[in-house]
Amino acid sequence: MSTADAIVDTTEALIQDRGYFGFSFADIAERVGIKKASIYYYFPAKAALGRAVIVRYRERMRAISDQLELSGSIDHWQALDRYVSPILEMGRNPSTACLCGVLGGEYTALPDEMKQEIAAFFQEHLTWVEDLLVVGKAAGSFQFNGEPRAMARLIFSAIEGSLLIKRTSGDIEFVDDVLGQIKLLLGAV
Amino acid sequence: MSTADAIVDTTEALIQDRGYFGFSFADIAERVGIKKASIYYYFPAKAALGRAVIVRYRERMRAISDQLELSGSIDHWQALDRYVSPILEMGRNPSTACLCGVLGGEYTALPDEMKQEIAAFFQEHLTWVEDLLVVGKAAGSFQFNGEPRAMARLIFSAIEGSLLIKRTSGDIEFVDDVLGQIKLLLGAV
DNA sequence: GTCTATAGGAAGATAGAC
DNA sequence: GTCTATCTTCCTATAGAC
Repeated sequence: MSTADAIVDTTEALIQDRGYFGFSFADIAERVGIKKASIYYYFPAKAALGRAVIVRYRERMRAISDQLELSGSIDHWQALDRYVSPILEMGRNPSTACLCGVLGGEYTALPDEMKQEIAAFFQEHLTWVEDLLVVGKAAGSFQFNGEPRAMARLIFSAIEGSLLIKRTSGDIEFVDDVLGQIKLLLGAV
Repeated sequence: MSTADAIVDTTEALIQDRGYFGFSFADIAERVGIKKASIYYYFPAKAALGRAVIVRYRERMRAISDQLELSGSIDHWQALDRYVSPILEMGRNPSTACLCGVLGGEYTALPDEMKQEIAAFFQEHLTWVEDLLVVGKAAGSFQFNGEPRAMARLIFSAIEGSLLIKRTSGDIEFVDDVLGQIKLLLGAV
């Protein structure tokens, strides 16, 4: 693995653990096995590194939902399952949260270039879930009261919230419970 | 208002804005109109101040749910409305999030004395919502599929998540939408 | 590409005057 | 109670050798 990748990997883990203001270049250097100054060869400033981490995270998550083409005849339940599979995986790791959920807490104080990426991440996912709900409801796969947009906001908020709260609960099934309940609520009028 | 109260008020606002690692004693001093050193007369360390802020927040929130005695004959919908009223209020302020939701992002790196209070806050609220769902469902006020515990986890996760995401969305009705959808899901089988 | 060295400032915290 | 002054450590970032 390239040094640049190692730096981004390590930074992503550090942000998920401690937030953007909770780690320093010294933490990265120690874990990667390089010196602080070497990081500046790849990233001109902490904010640029922070942005790069979010951009890569966004792309990785988008790759999953992009595979799930919502037009045509698809299994909406399977699409939902595949969409939430990385979330379930994060949920089962006791210390991992969603990168953007963590950064949402520090949002107001973050550099603008990071804010933009975070807002775009949330917007993208809210829209994707809403679109899935629209086609799934129209096809009769999902049944729920209320508007798809409000339901999407509820579902995605619950995902983000559960990934934060689960770290404090010590219950490995916390996120599973929330995702299971979401599915239950999509299956009954 | 006493100086101690002004310090705690200011710190609470700073944490909600930037997280625990995103502000310094210099920020507090500037806003309160005192010098950094004066803060140490009231709080021996940043961690102690951080803990004091959470303790007060916890008590303030508990005062609301404590009023809503769940035993006996009560209006469960009214109890829910009163419980979420401070959340709605935070939701309508574009920059305010839940104190503990913000701190959940930095959880792993926080001092132990703060971690304990945050975990207790979440536990307390999850239990309260679950208790409300249990009695409300038994009385026929609420209808929903699944276990009250899973439903409480979904609801409270959604509340915390929505208060973080709404700051990035620019939509003043984001939290309203989520709370409205929750109520809709409690009213239909 | 990675290093040593260091600038320049801000952090949390303490001592002691008033 | 609040201040000035200061300590020590850490921070982000840069310059320049190898």
